[in-house]
Amino acid sequence: MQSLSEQEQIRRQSLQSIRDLGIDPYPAALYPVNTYAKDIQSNFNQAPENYKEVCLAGRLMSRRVMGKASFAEIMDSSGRIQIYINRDEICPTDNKALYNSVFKKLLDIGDFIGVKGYVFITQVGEISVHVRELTILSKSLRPLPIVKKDEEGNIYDAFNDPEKRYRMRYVDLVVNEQVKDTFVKRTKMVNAIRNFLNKNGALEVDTPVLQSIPGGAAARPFITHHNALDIPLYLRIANELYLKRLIVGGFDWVYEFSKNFRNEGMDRTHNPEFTVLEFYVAYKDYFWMMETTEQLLEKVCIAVHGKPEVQVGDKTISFKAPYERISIHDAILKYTGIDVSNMDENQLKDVCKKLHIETDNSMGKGKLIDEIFSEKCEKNFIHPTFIIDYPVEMSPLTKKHRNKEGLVERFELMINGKEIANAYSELNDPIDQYERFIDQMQLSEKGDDEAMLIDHDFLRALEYGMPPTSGIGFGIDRLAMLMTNNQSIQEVLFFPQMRPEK
RNA sequence: GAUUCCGUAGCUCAGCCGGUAGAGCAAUACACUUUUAAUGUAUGGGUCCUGGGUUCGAAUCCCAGCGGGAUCACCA
Repeated sequence: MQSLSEQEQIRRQSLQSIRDLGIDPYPAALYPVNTYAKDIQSNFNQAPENYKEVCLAGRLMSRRVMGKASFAEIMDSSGRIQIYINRDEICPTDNKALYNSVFKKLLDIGDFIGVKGYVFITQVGEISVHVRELTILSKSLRPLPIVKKDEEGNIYDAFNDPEKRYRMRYVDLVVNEQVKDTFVKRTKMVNAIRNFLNKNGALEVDTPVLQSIPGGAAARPFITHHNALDIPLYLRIANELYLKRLIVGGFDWVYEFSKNFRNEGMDRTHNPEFTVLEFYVAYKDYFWMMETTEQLLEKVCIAVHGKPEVQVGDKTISFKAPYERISIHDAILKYTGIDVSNMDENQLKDVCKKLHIETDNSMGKGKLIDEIFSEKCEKNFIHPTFIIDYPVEMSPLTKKHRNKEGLVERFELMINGKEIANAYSELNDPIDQYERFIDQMQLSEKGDDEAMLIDHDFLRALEYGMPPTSGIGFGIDRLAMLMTNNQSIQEVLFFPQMRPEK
């Protein structure tokens, strides 16, 4: 055990002193909370008669002692409220230990306390709780970083070291109000999505995280080993192929919030584990999916922000449907002036050279077009825009375009220059699917280590017949970043991956 | 993985022309019955990320390592 700092030692001594006074610093009994700080703050003025006997609990966040009377602040899950404590009221007998020793000395900032009393307004006009009874609910043994704000809103002693904040998210949440807000918004967003899907008849399902063939996406998987079966297993990189099996099985609309795992780089938009919402709907195509996506996102934005707009950095992004649609070829034409629609691989490589985009031999036609798009176009799409009709080579699970040779029925939704969703008319022709897997194998042999593996069971499922289906995947973390105006994925994950502490 | 910046008290930071560590808040003690980040007075608190090197002497200069941020590469 590490040696304790002075402040930690003092808190441990205080803990013992509390016990010595016969007070349990970690009582077991239920504490009958009947109101919250925010409730009092927002409703006391309208209905003061409802706040004559309040009981609330939370952390002690500040303390201003003035002899026999003190003001302090208590913070619960809803916010903060000031409390007023008078020695002779909480210590009606001659024994003044609860005030003089416990409250003034043995309690520390961060301790959980419960108070019973009534609400009143101080001479300076602050709604406060006049305490009649004070109870220790849990002692805190480590000093909490105290973040303070002055009248102009200047922040002092911010707890803002990203490493400490992420490693000790519990502390971050206690002291940084806006962090809590981010995660509440994230949950509102997820709930809004779930409500939308459930209301429309979708069925939420669970599919395997441990897979023997990691399919449905192009990515490097985490590998693990199952002892009893003595086989390698992979943490899923996507759940797509399983959800499609369920469509084969006869469900019309299934969805899953899928925690996916990819053994790749980490940065401010990538965490090794991340959440994707995928859903698959029978008898639909990608046009239908675009309309559904617009409706969904407009509703989600309203659920989180009360309006279909969101402020992201210095931009206001509107989620109001409908969204613009542009083909990937037209997007490239628009931002580079080059028409790539009829080019072969060598011509595309020349284009890349001209645009100063690096290429290598493993890149096929689809990958080259994708590179040009990512380099030159992607960043320009700030408002939600559907990029449609991708080359067949980079979409091995997508149905061929109904009337455009060499393309597939696929769209990606770009917002604020980033891909937020990816959707297609799903490939349900098992023979075509088999050939696409074979193409992937050839890419793999060319050196593309992310090319997909053949999944024979999935092919078998398709052979039994899958109805025409449209599917989509949403990057939930990235959507959360947009909806909460955060630039880093670590800000929208409670516990982002970090190197272990030594 | 590459480049770059950073790592000093519980928190935020100063000190970095090398001379053995400082402020504010937090803590401790005393005083004070209505205060608003911030009452007054006093006090304590640091393997200056780790390990080497240069030097009479290193928080400071050099090298290596560890951890983190940012940018880039890969990817969602």
